[in-house]
Amino acid sequence: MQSPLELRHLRTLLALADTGSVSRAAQRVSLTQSALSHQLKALEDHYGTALFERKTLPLKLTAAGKRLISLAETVLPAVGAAERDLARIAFGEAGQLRIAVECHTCFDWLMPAMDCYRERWPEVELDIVSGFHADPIGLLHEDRADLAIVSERDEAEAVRYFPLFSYEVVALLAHGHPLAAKPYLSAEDFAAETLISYPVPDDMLDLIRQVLRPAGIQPKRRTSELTIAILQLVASRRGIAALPQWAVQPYLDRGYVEARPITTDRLYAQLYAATLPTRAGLPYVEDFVDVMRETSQLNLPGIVLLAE
Amino acid sequence: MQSPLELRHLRTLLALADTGSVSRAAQRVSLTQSALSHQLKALEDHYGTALFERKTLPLKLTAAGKRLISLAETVLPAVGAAERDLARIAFGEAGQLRIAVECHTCFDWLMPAMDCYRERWPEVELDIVSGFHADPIGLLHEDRADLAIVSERDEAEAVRYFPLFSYEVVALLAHGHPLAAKPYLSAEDFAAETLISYPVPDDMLDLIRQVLRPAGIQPKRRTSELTIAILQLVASRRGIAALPQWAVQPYLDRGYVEARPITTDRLYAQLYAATLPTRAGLPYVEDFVDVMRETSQLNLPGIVLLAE
DNA sequence: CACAAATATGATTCAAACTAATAATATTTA
DNA sequence: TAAATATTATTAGTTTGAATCATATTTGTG
Repeated sequence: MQSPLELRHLRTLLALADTGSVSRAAQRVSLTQSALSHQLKALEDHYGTALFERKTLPLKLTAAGKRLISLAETVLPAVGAAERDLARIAFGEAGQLRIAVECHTCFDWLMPAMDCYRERWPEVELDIVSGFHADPIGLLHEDRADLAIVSERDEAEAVRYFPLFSYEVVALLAHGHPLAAKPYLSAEDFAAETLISYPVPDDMLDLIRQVLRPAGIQPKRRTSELTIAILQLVASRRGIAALPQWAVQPYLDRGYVEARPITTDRLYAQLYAATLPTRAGLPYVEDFVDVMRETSQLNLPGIVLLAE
Repeated sequence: MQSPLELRHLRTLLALADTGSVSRAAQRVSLTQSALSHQLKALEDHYGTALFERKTLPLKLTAAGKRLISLAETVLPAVGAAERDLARIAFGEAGQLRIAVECHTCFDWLMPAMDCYRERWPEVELDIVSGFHADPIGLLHEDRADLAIVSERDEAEAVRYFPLFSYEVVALLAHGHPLAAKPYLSAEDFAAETLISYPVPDDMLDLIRQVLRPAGIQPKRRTSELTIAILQLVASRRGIAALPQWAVQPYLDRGYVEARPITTDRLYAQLYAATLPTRAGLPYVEDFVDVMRETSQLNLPGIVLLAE
């Protein structure tokens, strides 16, 4: 009842303002909804004033709440910067960070993340290992990469996985395509179609790995390097595709093609960052994971951050 | 052992840098030395680096420690400002603060405090109730003052006391004065002397209240309004005086007069701020108390902040 | 070298902060 | 309009970790 303001409260408030709800803010800061409800009530008691109106969704901050948010917005970045400096002081200068990527769409969010990261760690040498690799984890062991972005955890591998986020993969159809009449597509629906995808092995397509192979279905394949080219092929009825919903949302909004969920349960893909255990503890590596999560959350609509 | 940085840590570090020792920092933040030792060790473990060297006194901050201090110096004032804004929002705009003073030397530290306070609470009307009053607490009850600076707590009064600080009162003698041969002065030493003081009732002189009256001694009195004038009289052998050690330190340094402790136990005076209970909870009142304590601590050598 | 001052350590205590379960309230959907 | 779904508040119980006390160790000083 008499406890003073702490950084934890500011983090909570920022999450609250970002998410617009106590429950989602709780997820964001890895606490229960109840914990935040208590924490916020204690804060309001402490200052003798309400910080936000709960009746509305998204909730509205009061003047007092806004003032604390503005405090949080100046204080928390300053704290973050100081902590990175401390990490530099404690661990000595930072090394290199070579990133191996197996998915084409990853570039869409990886670039903004790298831009943000370069500002924080200017002395870290940031590279993308060129080309696409069937086995990115192998590159870690060969010391040709320091961090790999993968879509499956292989617990047999001696690497440390950092969860990134999850997103839905949707099927893309031309307007008036017969399958567009269905509310969702099942594995069988793909059997007679041409699947248009990036030029990668079967293993690396979530649709094939999670849906088609288990059902024993092997559709014809046609490939293209570029998302826009794939969409163009779909629109001109050369086949159907399956892509991240966040990657195609702008095209859907403009009515370029149509989207349908895949299976009744929908198809979700996950992304993880993998590093050798020896590098997993390095502050500049951990911070890159944080940056990837933050920038993606900010830029990609509809994604859900994965919990540890 | 994995606890993140909190404002409490920054407050501790700032106290540490200010005082130059763990024990004194502990006093400053009202905790035990042990608590701070634990707290600092936890911080150092968390960042994996030492924050200061303990071997030396005053202790020396490491680069990491300095970085955190600089963080604290930007963050804590911002937090303070935000909290005052919240208080304004919660309690509405602030009123007036009329201060009644009974001691002459109080002005020396009150003026800097008021200057500092005016910046923080520009909308509070700040006044000193003119003249000196035998009964400042009475002014509170008559609603002619909102806050009184007093040197004794009268528990019978229905007021709330805020402890300020304690300081030593020393006897002042001309060079070569016979009493200067003694290591300290006792009550009897004053019997044959002329006591030079401010023109206030006996009650309000700590020397008389605490030492001379209990011993039944009533020396001749001679008065002056100004500290420098009192010192001049002492130096020219018109009598002896008793003044706060912090008020005369500069004159002692220059060898203008000599100082001796009063009684074997030395003579200490305390100061308190008194308000009506109704006003004691107002943020702008409580903050004035904080400012008085802070600025005094900063400006007056040798004082000790009183604990609640 | 011994002593005082300052800091570190370990055991214990206790309150703050969290979780879980559930109730109350609002919002959306049928 | 009712049922289903989300969201927040409340109550009670548990955990955790920060502070204290007591004591040991270290460091500076006469």
